[in-house]
Amino acid sequence: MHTVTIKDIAKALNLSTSTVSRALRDSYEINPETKRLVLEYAEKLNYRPNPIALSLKENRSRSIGIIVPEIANHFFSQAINGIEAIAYNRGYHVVIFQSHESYEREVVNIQHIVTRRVDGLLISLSGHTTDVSHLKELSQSGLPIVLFDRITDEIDTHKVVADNYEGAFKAVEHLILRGRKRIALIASPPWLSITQERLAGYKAALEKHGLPIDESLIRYCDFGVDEASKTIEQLLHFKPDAFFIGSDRLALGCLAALKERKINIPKDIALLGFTNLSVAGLLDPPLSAVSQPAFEMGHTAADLLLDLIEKKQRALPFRTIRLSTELIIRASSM
Amino acid sequence: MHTVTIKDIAKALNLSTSTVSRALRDSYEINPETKRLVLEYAEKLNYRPNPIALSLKENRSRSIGIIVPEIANHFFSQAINGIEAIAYNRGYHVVIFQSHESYEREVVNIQHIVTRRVDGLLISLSGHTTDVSHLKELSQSGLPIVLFDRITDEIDTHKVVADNYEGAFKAVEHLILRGRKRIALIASPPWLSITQERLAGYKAALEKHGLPIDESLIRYCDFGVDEASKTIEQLLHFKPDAFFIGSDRLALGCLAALKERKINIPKDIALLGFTNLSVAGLLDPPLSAVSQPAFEMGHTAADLLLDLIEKKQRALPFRTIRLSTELIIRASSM
DNA sequence: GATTATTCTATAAACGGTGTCAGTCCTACG
DNA sequence: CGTAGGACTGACACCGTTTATAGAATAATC
Repeated sequence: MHTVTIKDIAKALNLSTSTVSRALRDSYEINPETKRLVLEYAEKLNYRPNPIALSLKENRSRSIGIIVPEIANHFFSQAINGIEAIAYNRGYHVVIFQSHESYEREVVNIQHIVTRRVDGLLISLSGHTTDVSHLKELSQSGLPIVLFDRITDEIDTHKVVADNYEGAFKAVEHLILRGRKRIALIASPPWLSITQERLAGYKAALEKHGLPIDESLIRYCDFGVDEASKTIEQLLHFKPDAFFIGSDRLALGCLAALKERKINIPKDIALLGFTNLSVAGLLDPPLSAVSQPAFEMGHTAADLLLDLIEKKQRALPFRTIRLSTELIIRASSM
Repeated sequence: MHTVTIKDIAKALNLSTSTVSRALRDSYEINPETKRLVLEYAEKLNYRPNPIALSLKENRSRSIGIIVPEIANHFFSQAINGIEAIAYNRGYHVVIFQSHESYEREVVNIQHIVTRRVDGLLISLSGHTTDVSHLKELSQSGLPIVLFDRITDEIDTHKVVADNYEGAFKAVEHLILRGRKRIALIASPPWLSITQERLAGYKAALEKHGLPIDESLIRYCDFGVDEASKTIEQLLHFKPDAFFIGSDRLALGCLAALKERKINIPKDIALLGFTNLSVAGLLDPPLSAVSQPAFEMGHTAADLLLDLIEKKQRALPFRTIRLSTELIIRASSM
């Protein structure tokens, strides 16, 4: 597959490559007639500049990397849509990596990112990442990075998150107002930022309404298939009357586990998830949920990253942007 | 962010770049002692060859493009997982594009693909693609392409599909055996290969069991939000007792529309979808479905594409691989 | 001691573009 | 008529790497 180069055009028209190059970029120093010739011929041959040659010259790839735990997760696929919309608009390509919630794969992804020489990185940490030195190094070496969703304090850069505290607070308060007294929290691993923020919101709501904080009702749960079921088994001994599930993926596992045990939702136990599942309303029972502005988060994060890459702002202080969540009440928590 | 180049190493060790290059690739003509020096120093500086320079030299990018209608669709995200697994194993990166079911965006994606100079392309056609000349041109210009899922006859290359005929046949036969007599088909747009194959399976099952084919029970449906609802409204006039929904995305829309109208599933109307939704079993009612081996399809398609790129097989005839589907029976069709 | 292998390293071209610099004309002005 | 300046174009270096080829130094052979 021979592709047309600037040389082909130059040879055919008996010009030098630099003249052709300048003609194509409409430089003022080129004779209009020459320009016309070059442009016509380029059009005819369907010439496209080789981005790889450009990248080599300009030392940048015009592509950004994204690392997310899983694209088969509605929150992340929506966030990616938001990122893409901005990136393509601003002339960047997007290379997607999945950590599959594994620290090791995240590290491997980072290495790929480095060798691929992307111009910047958007990342939401994997569920098993406790050590972020791989990211820190990268950041210190000068690669623009924006963290979103699952962030860390240890890296000084722009961050975009949902207001997890507010989301959890609203959710738990809603459960309390519906008369629930023993509200269990099933959360993602404790070291994740989202876990800590949602836990804080949960506790604050209980406190505000004078309910005790019972540590035995708070569980952290890994992402395995039967993790949710095991956790619920344990929790049931403590007679909860509501579950607030502070993780996207666990919500379905809990729903399945409760149905398996023939527990009536919401009569015996109310259920409320932190999830962006589009089918939440079609489940049995329809699942109440805190929904995050995933698209907007991706959107915002990408914009910040590209500004960083293009140095639109010199040495501006790094910002952490917190976007509001929405509480959608359905039958499972009534 | 200065990155270490072969030049830096050469300068530091007082060698030429070619010696360094050869030492790094362990060439026989380099003094073992020199090699050791170079390798040690490269290791110390964490040298990584610049893939962009390599791409320019070798005229290939070691990346493949994927165009799918939507990543927020379980079938496609699973297929992408299958593709990635193979691609990364064989040293390729993956650049994902979404057509969002739009012909225009598909064409734009193709242009990006061309300028990006990927080494090959995996594509499942958008729901509005009737003209495939943009792909044909690309194929004829020599770019290796493998089609999967939504394919077309007009392009001569490898293809990977689910056995849509068999899937539809099994599904409709199941409905018939459960006593359904007026089975409606809600299908994706008629020009798509998957639509045609599923339609054929549907008709064959009816014929086998001596049921008439009633054209008024066959509807094609676009991907808009309220399309499913409108289609169902029309169909209800013809008193169907079952819906076979031959499209991933429409299944949920139909379920929602039926519930809205307080139609009892499966008592009044049975429901069976062609979908890979992981939550199908948690819906109300649990949704029977034909499930496709999405991961395996991606896997197979990627393998074929990389063989094509690496010319493992010269001028072998192109193959169309058809993978079996699985009928999962749940409450919605009992 | 001269010639020939052998072993190692350097020079240079190439991949496809961009940008700097140095011309070569031609025109116009003093 | 000399020259300054404008208009236009070409030669060349460079980005980071590989590789063909040339060259130098040493060792082995007659």
